Amino acid sequence: MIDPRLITLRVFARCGTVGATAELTGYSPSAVSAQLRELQRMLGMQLLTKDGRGVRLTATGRFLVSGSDALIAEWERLRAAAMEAGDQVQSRFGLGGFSTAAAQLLAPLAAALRSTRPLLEVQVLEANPARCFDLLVAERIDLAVIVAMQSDTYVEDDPRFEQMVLLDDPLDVIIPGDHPLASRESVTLEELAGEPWITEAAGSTYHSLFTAAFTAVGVTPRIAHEAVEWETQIAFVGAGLGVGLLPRLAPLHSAENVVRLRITGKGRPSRRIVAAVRRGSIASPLVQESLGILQSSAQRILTARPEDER
Amino acid sequence: MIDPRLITLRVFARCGTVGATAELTGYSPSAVSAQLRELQRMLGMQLLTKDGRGVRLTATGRFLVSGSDALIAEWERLRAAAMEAGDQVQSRFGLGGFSTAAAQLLAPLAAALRSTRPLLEVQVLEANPARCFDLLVAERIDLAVIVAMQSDTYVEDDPRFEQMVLLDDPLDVIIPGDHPLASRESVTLEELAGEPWITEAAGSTYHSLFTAAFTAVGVTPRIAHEAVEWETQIAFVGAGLGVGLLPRLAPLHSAENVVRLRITGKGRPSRRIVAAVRRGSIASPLVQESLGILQSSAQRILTARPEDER
DNA sequence: ACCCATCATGCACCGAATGTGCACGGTTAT
DNA sequence: ATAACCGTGCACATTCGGTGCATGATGGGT
Repeated sequence: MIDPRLITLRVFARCGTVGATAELTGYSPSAVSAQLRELQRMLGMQLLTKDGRGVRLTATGRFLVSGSDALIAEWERLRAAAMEAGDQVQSRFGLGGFSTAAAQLLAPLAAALRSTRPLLEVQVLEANPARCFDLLVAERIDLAVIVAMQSDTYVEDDPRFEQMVLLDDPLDVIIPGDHPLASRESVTLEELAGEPWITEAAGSTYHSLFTAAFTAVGVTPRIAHEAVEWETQIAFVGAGLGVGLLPRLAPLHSAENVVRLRITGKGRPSRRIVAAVRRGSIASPLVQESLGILQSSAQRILTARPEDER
Repeated sequence: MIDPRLITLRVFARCGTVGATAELTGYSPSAVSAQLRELQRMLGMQLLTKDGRGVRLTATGRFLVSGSDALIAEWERLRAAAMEAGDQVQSRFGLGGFSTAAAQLLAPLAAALRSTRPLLEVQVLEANPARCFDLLVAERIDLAVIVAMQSDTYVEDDPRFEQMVLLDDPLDVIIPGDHPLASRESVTLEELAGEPWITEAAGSTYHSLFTAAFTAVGVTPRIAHEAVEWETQIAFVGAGLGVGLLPRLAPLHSAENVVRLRITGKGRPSRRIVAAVRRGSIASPLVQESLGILQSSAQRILTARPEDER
């Protein structure tokens, strides 16, 4: 409904380069360039300036982008209200999510939607949280299940999004089966302060979560190895290379020589899993139904846990 | 920026038939039909129902149309603000107006804009007030100078428009030169109650104004003849067929045997001339400049009048 | 009751808008 | 200096969207 060129401009405002905008929106770089040029022509505004080998938003461009938040939200609100009033649903629904954890919530959701609305075209995109927000802006997806972080990519009251907490997923410790603490039921982070830690690369989604967990208890861990996938990390731990943190929702499968321990003590790290939609679309019947399914999934996960860990 | 199909739907909501919508928007009926069908498909909503030999908005359709007022206004606001922030103006500007009176304000405006902004493409459309509002909705014009009436086509606080009073244009009486009262400087409507009146056809723009003038003083005039153009009405009066009301701004030219008299007494009928724009666009630099020009034109007209008639 | 006016819509056709892929020029980093 | 990167222009293809005409359906006029 809103001119797709404006959406493209908004995506550009997020990622800053034409190439990245093209990748996110699904267009070619030439198309993005042409769209932005056409947008400027039709509005009679100069929105971009050359900046080195790239382009940059002008003040007018930034103004337009930030002001368009309200416009987009207004449209989403209107569409949602009309959908509800007319008791109708759209034909396409894009879901985004990250990692195995989100998959545990997204997969049931997609399956449920597929059964209740057989003629609804559901598309699931796996992407990290930051990219999920990008995809929401680019209107490639309509709902994202992501891990909230206290980084700059996550702002509670962003005018572009509305968010809803689904559950807090505690982090466990995984240690080699032959580790002295392997027979324990739970440990504190302080007890593991001296261990060689395995985590993701700095700047990654979970690295900030990792450091946040330790700064909370005032310990500085020694990072020995880095792994991208959970599976790799688990394998490293099984090989006795060190210890690591693993979200409760991430399955250990049949990992050899790896033990999962609860963390006790004052530092009880967890990651917050939230659902995010474009602002205004929260009232849409499909979003409402999806949120309900997600919440019941989350509830089911929570009730399966011991009383004191909810 | 807003999908033109939604604009088309809004125009349809005003005039009710595909054909009229096509005429107003400048499309062919087939195009309007296709657009509305495509709009329903892309939104997944049923907006129209067959109704006899025509089509009618569904409840969802009406909801969407009324809700879209805020969306359109939001966009106009954003564009206006960005224009102002970036100190830039659009390339096209459509003006609408009615009758000779509005032309006296519109022509100077168009001329002034043409000189101050040489590369601005100014288009003037003559149309009656109701059609001017339609053209505003259809985005064919951006500013209209119309005669405010207490009919259903004019609502003070319509969510789609913003209006601004320019001036009140008093109505004069025109009578034949050989009429007993022709030597008077002013008359009251009561004095002319028994005369045969000449007016426009019932339902026309000025007929309601005409009747309103007489109901204000409690007189029911005898309507003897009907004329569409001022010129015709003046000629009728000159031929001694009756008397009529003529707005001050309508020139009498060199009409033979016709005298224009001021109206005094408690009923001092006048028509209110207002400028109208789409809601939100009032802050646009071009609109601001136009309103300034219109107001100074109005001021010039007012100062040319005797003190007691302003 | 018949006929015609009116209205919306489907279809064939056409043009313009908009996409892609590739090559090029300018800019920064190594 | 060279290579990598980024944006953009150009040729080309495709698709979207509009027109004009014919058709079907409905309701008012006589």
